[in-house]
Amino acid sequence: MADVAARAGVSRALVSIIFRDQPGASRETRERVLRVADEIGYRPDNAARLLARGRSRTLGVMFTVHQTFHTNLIAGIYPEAERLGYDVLLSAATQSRDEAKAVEALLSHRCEAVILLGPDAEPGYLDALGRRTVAVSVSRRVPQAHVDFVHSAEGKGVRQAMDHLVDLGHHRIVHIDGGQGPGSADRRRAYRAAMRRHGLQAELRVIPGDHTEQSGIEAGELLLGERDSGRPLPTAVLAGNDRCAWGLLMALTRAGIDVPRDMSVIGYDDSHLSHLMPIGLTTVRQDAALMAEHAVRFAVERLENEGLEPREAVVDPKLVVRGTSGPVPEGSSEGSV
Amino acid sequence: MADVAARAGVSRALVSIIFRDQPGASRETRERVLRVADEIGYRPDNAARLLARGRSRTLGVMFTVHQTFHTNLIAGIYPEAERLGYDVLLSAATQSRDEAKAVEALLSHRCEAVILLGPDAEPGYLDALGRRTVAVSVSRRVPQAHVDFVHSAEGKGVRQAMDHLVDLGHHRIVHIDGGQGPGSADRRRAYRAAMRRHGLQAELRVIPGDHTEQSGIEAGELLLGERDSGRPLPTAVLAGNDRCAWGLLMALTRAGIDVPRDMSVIGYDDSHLSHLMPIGLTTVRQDAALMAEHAVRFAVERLENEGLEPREAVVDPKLVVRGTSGPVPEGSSEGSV
DNA sequence: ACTCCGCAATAGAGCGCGCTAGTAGCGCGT
DNA sequence: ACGCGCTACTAGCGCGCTCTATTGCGGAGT
Repeated sequence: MADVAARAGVSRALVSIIFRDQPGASRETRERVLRVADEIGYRPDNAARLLARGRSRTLGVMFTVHQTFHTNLIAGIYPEAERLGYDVLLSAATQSRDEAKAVEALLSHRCEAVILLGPDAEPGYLDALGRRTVAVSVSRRVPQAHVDFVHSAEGKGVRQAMDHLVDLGHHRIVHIDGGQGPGSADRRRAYRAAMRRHGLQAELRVIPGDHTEQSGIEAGELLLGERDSGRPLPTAVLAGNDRCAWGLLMALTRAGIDVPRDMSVIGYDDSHLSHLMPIGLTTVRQDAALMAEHAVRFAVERLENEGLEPREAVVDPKLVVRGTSGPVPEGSSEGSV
Repeated sequence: MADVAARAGVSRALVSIIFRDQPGASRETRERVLRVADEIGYRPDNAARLLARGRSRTLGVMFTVHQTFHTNLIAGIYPEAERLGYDVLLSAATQSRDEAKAVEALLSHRCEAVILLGPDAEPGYLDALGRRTVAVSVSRRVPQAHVDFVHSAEGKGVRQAMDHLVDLGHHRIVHIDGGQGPGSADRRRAYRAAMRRHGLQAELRVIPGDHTEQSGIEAGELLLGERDSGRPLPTAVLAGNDRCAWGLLMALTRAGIDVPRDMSVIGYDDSHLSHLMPIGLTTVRQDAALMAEHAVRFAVERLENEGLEPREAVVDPKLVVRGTSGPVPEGSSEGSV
């Protein structure tokens, strides 16, 4: 910076002003300085900037590799952060690198706030983190922790999916749940409520699972095994998320079960794979862009208004009907054991 | 830091020494200072650290959202970087955020080197970047650019896959290529060479595609359409990568083509989805962990030895035979048009 | 008693910036 | 002539840390 100043025949302060796009420099000087800077390849040093400014205007995002929905969120976080004048740094949790480590990396790089995508850490940790810094949890509700919370209205999404299935004549509707996964508890609850509301409590069944393809495959194999020993297949399955639905579809396809003729399957997330399937996956779309937007805003607003308490945003999901849901198979609506 | 020093009754310099784990402080003082720091919640500020040290010991990683193989690489980068004492910062390229922007973000946060996962930017840009800083390209070869290069031996992988297919009796083997995608040119070339080597140049056929599920679906539909107008289906397809293979499988499944009975399909990458399929995907495994390790080492070694020139590492891939490849369908080995 | 040595601890410069307080110069009205 | 407000620019401190050089000090060697 000193070099640029010298070369352009101005003071360092003026160069600083120009690079911050602040008023206080004439048009010509501005152009000259920028030209000189370009010539000698000068680019302002963020670290020094942050240090001097006292604020970093940087948001940290913790995500989990392999969770496809997270990538949708990340894609949505960037533009909103940029709009508000914030930088974004990413840190991944992997098998060998737990969430706490990923978060520490962000914090030590001066992120003023952290956005946690589907955090899996224990409530105590999240609460402590939320008191040490501004934190936002996306998808996972942790009522007792001092963090903002953004999620989609799981209940509404599940209800739409269930209404859709019942409209199509389905009664024997099974839910593969997401175990400890974000949102799973709400989805499970909403499934139960919907079954009861439709007078189907007798058919209510939750198969434990998680948010992976593997769990869909296992649930599928479980159901197929039961069929072989006489128990009828459900006519419809509400999966814990899209990945799980994928796995289930794989298992069914392999066994020659035609979806949606023999069975309907509904996912959750509308990850980018859903519409690529030959018969697109009927799923509940979580508006990732909108969720990302809320998360960024919450973080920024709390950074810029000291006293603000953590808030909660609920984004309405929307059932996207594609090819994996259809009318109930003939003759199987009334428990054709 | 000054607070800690005051409370512990020592100078700031000593606190600094202690937090850097350097010799020059007695055992007792060390413990006392650490205790005090813990009490008032002090944690060293990385930005200031980097600034003062002149070196950040931070590697930047640019990746593309939705490219599943990248997540495997990321998972491998972390441990190796940690082992060598480096921090890692991630920056994603998305639809609305091009690679240059992602890289700028890393650089302005003082990353000393950038690791580019499957970069898609033009050679001129990469070369300029490689001269401005230490850069490593993973998967994409850009001979004219001043960057390290890590890739798997595409030729060997393709050759193994082709030999496998030919061993199974296949002649009519089609390749869906990866367009401009990383490694595609090499894979295409190796496919052509293998066909010739096996005396199958008459059957040689490359269908243009890219590294997405969509391109697999489209290629599948193309082949199915041709079948309907009399042209026989290939007995085997070598896809550009796993995502493409997925798409193809979807299209085939939908049309009632049984894999591997009617057609064999081989992917490339061994992304984490491949083994989850009902009949696992036969694919060429790129050793992501090893590639990540090389990338990190290259970057670090060039950072720590000024004069070093960019190098190239070739990691041997390995054919993983799963369920999507099988013997050639009866009666179709000799071009049964 | 003297130096020499090694260890614990410190003083203070400086990393590359941002920012506050200020100055110089100019046209304006009175 | 004076002060006033405005633009264009500058001096210099300080952000939180690292690092080199230096000091104080107790014990071993002569």
